[in-house]
Amino acid sequence: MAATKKDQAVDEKLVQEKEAGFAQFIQEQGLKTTRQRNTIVSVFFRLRGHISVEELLVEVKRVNPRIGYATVYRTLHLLVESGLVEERRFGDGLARYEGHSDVEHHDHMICLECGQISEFYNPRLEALQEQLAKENNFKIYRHSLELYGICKDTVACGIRAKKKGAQA
Amino acid sequence: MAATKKDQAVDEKLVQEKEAGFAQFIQEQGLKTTRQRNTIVSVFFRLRGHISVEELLVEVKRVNPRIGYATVYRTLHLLVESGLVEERRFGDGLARYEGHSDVEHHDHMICLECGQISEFYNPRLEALQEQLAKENNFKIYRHSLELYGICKDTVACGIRAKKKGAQA
DNA sequence: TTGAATCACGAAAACAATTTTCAATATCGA
DNA sequence: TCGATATTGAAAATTGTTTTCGTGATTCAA
Repeated sequence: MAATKKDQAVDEKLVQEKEAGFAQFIQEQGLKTTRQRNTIVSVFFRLRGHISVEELLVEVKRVNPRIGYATVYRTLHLLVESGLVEERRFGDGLARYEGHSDVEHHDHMICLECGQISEFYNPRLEALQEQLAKENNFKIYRHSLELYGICKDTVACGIRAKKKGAQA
Repeated sequence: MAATKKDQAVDEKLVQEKEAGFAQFIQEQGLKTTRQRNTIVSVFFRLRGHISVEELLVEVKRVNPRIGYATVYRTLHLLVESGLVEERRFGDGLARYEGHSDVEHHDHMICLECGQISEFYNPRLEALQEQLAKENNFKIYRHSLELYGICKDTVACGIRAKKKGAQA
């Protein structure tokens, strides 16, 4: 199999754009630039995928072990407010944060066996939702669609590696 | 506008079917029939909509104030295990339980202004999801689709009644 | 029906994820 | 640089939910 997206490094240029975006947000809001926020944001945008607070904290502590989780939580909220990051919940009780997306909006497939979360996008699906909303005079602000099941990789592995990071 | 589903009483016959289903489940599992379980189940199936634990507890206490929330939680878990009830989460941090559905499966529209949760079903939407899963060699066990936005009733009211039961 | 074995109850404690408090520290504009 | 104010980190508080534990009910066999 070819290298998956997960294997690739995050585009440095994109990271710096995001960092600049956050700096701008901080300034616009009259907030202060701090070493901790810079560290957290910098580490976050260099990670791929759907990051939990715990995962982020571990990586952040490798750079600066004195940063506590309160600050990580607080900074993630700022990132969400800034619009640079999206918060998601996939039913395992913890929030996950997503800072990069190749497509503007996308939905998720969550493997119940291996915990893998992959993204997909389909314009027909989007259009259909819009149409249904319109029929009900409902104005969509956002939507979330998750498919829970078994991914191809797990099937290929014959359900080895049981429960490693799988969800309830 | 015609009376909405919410205004209607729950069909007594249907309630009794559900109660019987629960009784059967309890027996099959070798569990015990108790006054508290009967009360909780009976109250639950006579309610409409997407009930939170808190809401159910309030109603249950009107029948028997000595029933505690631990028992309500435990009984709801049994109801879910029995397959008679589905647990849902709409991102406001609390579980909601659904005991009646006119259609086997359905999705939800959640009004961010008034908190109203309505249901819809569209076969094309279902088919499209299946197709996308197939393209990705993904086997769907279940899925959830929620549209968050503003419902027609709220628009009609001109965004009065702000935040009453609305979500974050 | 009675009794033992077992299950279920309710209150309170425990939990996990997240938020808030508070005293000490860092930032930024004048 | 100074001072007003925002931010930090550790710990405590909160929230939704689960578990514990001693007491009380239910069941089924005798």
